[in-house]
Amino acid sequence: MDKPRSKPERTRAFIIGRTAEIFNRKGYAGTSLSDLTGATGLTKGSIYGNFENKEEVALAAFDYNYATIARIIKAEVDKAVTYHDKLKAYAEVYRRIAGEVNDRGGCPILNTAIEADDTNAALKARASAAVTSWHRHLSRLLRQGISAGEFIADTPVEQLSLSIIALIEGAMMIARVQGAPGYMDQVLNTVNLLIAQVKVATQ
Amino acid sequence: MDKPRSKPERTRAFIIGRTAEIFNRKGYAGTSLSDLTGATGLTKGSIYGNFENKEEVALAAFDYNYATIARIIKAEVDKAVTYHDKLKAYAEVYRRIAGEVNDRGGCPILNTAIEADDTNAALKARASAAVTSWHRHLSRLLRQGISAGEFIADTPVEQLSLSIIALIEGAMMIARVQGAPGYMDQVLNTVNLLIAQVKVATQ
DNA sequence: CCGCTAATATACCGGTTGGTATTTAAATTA
DNA sequence: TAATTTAAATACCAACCGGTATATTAGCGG
Repeated sequence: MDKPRSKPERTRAFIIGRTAEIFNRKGYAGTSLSDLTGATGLTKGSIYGNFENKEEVALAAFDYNYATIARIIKAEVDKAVTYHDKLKAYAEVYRRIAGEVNDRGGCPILNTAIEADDTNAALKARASAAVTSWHRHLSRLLRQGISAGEFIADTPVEQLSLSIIALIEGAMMIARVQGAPGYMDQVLNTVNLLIAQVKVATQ
Repeated sequence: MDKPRSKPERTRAFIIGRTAEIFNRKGYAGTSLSDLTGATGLTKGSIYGNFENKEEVALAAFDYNYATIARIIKAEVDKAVTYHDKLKAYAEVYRRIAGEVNDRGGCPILNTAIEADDTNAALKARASAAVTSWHRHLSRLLRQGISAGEFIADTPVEQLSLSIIALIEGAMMIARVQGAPGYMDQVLNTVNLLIAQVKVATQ
């Protein structure tokens, strides 16, 4: 849809597409300008003609990495009809994409939050905003589900949404550092369990 | 207990004590030799007289950071009598020390796992071993609790222990990047909830 | 197809990186 | 305390860091 743009916009997109995974793998401090020139085949001059500095490339790379995952999740959540299924879709989509995310260096939100929290305010703000958005999204889903009679009235909305995020991100770290993808599935089962527990009984 | 050792052992300990927090905050790639000389007041020559290279300092720093937390947890778990209380102590101790851990740059296991998983095999191995140890410890506690009749027989040992770790580490990330310590408490409540659910009913 | 503009490449900058001989100072032992 | 061992400081290294001014090339409108 948004493919053929102006020249500089296309090279910007090209640079981001080629370097986003590197930033996700090596982090901001661990990624050098020569990594960027190596991955793109472009020169430093060309990169600095399209970006103000290394930080701006890293910010654009995060946005790209985050948007990629967010798009997949949104598609899956939108497909589901009930609020209960939409909520469950969050866990199930991670079961499906965990492998690919892993191959690209892990979850960009987690990676960026951990590295940038003490070293780069702009990157930290991006990661923080991503968590906030995720948190709000889950909370809204729960509240709407309560109104619709799908979830019990005294569902601890904030606690549950935070716990789902923590479980997914924590599992990402564990599965990745252990090289055990199965650990991800086990933790996602707990997410499903927590959701099932606030579901209103039907028959 | 183990204070007055040989000279080189004392300087090694001094260097580690002064630089461990820096490595935890800035990461391996983000910490420079000049950070180390600055924090210790020593020169490069002196540091390289006690360590082979930067990586060896980082490994020692991780061991130090990890041991610090592990010691506190062990003390708290040992204090508890029943297996149920020992398991709960894991959550409660994080409620207590989350603030201090935060002030020192966050959980070293999480930080190291995230940064090193794609960049430094030796550091990754350290983080992986820490997770394995934690995982084994929780699993053993659960199995012993089942044998003792404290936990229900069909407790999903592996799933629950992995989920507890994921919840704690995930919460660490969320609370830190959001600057919201209260989020940690809410997620720890979910840990307690999960533990309560496998507890055998008493009256 | 020419001329202008905008994008890329070249070449260079000072500073810092991790690391190392070598010299000096401090402990330790006899 | 003298001799010897050991640790720390000095001075230095090439390589690389992020960044920039300038030259060159390519794209595009007239």
